[in-house]
Amino acid sequence: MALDSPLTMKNKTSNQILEAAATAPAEAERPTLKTIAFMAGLGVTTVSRALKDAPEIGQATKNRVQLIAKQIGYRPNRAGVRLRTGKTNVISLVLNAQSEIMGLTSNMVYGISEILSQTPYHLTVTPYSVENDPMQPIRYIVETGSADGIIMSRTEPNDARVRYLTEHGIPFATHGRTEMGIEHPFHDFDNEAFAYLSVRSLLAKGRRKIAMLAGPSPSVTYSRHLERGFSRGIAEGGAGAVTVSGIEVDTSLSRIRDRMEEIMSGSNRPDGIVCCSGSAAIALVAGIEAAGLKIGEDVDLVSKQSTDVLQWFRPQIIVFNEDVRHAGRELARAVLKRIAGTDPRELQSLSYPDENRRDAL
Amino acid sequence: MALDSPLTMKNKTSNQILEAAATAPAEAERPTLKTIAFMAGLGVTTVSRALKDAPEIGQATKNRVQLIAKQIGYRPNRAGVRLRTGKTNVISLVLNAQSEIMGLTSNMVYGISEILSQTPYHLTVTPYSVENDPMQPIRYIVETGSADGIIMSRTEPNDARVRYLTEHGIPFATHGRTEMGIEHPFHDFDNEAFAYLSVRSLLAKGRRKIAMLAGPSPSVTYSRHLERGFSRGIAEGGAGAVTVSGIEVDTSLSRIRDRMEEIMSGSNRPDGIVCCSGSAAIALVAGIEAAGLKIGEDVDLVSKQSTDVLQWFRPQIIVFNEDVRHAGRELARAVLKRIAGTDPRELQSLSYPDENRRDAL
DNA sequence: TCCCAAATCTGAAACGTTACAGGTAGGCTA
DNA sequence: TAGCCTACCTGTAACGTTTCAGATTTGGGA
Repeated sequence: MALDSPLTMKNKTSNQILEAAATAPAEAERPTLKTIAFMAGLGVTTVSRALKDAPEIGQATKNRVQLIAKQIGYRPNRAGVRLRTGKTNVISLVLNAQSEIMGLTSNMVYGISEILSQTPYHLTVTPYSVENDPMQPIRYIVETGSADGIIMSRTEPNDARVRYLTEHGIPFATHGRTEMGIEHPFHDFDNEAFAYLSVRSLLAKGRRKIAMLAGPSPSVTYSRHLERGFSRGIAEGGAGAVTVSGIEVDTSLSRIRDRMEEIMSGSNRPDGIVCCSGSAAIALVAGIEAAGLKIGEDVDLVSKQSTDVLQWFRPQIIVFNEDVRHAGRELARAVLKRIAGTDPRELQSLSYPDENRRDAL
Repeated sequence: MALDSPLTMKNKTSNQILEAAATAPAEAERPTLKTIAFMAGLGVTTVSRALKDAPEIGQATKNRVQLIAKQIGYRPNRAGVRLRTGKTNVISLVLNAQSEIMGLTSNMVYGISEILSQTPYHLTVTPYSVENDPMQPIRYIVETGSADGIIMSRTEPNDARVRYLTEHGIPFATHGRTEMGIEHPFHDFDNEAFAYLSVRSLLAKGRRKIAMLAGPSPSVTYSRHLERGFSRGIAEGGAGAVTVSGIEVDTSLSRIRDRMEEIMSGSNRPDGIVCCSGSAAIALVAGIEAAGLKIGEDVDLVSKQSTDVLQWFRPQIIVFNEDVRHAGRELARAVLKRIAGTDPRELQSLSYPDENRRDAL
């Protein structure tokens, strides 16, 4: 067998090509660079470069290689790429398994997938239970290098995960904002605007004693936004705020119902209520009605929702939509761009209740 | 430098070890087998085997290696394993992005994750839109070898995906059954029992003209199960079945509501209704009430639900719970065992309405 | 005629892992 | 003593990709 024998250029048999021939795809094996190299009579290196349009490869060769690749349905082996380059082509969605606000998770997943489906990226989901440290999945992903980017929610004003990821230079985007002087990609629903508009619409209905079901806990940023918008609305309107103690949006639905019944049977009961979650709203209504009151007459209720269930539930509820699917799309776009090197400050976006409302249809 | 010089056994410097020393972890690099090999003064091969308790490695060595590995927090590199063995350590959940029955997706995801979190497996989600061929994501996964196992839903009696995966020998588990003579792992909610029990509970309330909101389409298996259980209940009870035409469980909520209003305003209106989805039930109620009728008085409604919203919505609705999280756990366990080689027939399970009811609390 | 640069292409090495085919030492049997 | 078996460990190669450092050819300038 002539190794590197100086025949004419066209017939020369390089080692790489010989090698490719030796391991020629017996039948229906998944094609690799080697397969293409053999078919094209080129070296593996050349094929690799030709497929990514490298400038040092002749145009004719590129066309030829790309044609072959398309014809035989070549798909780069993810493990090979990942091992060599460290690039995983994976985005990880990290979320809290407990606090599932109706439809939030699924819509988020679908929104993200919509964007990723046009890229080589895959989506993995990494839930963590409440009893565990929220940092745990994050650390796992970073330490094992199992994703190129992370999307996470339930952001806190001073968020340990944001700090950790920033320090480690791992691209990420958060559903929700922070207040720690770190510029990072985020998408958020403007919950302050929502709470403010909610109060205003209650005022417009003549309600004067207004209450709000609090967000998950002051440690989650959007709870503060809600609070701020609520207070501003109350202050501007000169109305009275009634405090709802003992429950918040993450409390179990039955507890919310029971407590609400208590409150609405009490002497200082509110006549207008703001709620930031569709499922909690349903429990609130159950409590209100158990106290013998009627939505739209004795009390008005404004709620945010991410699926269109509330309209059917009680048409009297005033509803603002949060398009979580849209949020998923925004967040996916943001991480991808962050991975590509875009400045974080260009990857921060807000959704407003009104816009969403149109958007959602 | 002495290569393979015959010093004493204890001091011998093998090539692998020298090599490991050459690339010794500068600082805080992720440890690999090489790192451990260097620290233990062993070859990479030995370390690899020691970590998987191979019989040809001395017990003392195994202990030593495993101790080092634990101490320095060794995690096998997934890309390395995958490239070498073809094992991805990934389970892919393939689902339809459109027909989201309230909470189904998220609960499924959480259930699966619960099981996978105790294994090296990651979960990726691959949604497909209705306009696309359901086979497309399946083919993609198989062709690119991007998962070791697949979980999918919306199974059809004669399911092309089931056939394809079986032919290709790819482990999978389905949420729902097929009727094509292929034994494969599945988990299913017994919708026939549900429909049957639903009819019986309506009969027990004295209802005589009973209707059912159909499943997605006869092409999805569980629609047939519903139909079967429904017919059996009707026949046994000697009641009358009222046909609901024009809508099914996947129809948009507003269409369901409108059509329901029509039907309930008609002359031949049913006095008992069976519904297999929580969100559809809400739309049904909206339609019923728009026709001026009252649930629990003029009509009774039985519905399946996968989140506990309906009780709060109208306590009069008779509810059966489907624990989708449990289904997720079952399906995850099933694929894992299938991957391990368990006979498919041992990986088929059903959930019954009653059992679930207890289970769900 | 000779040399150089540009244009294309190439092989070897490496990423981390595992399978395969040894290798060596020590003890046992004949 | 030789031969063999067992217990334990080792190096090499390979999975598919990309990077690095050349090779080779061609054309042009001196």
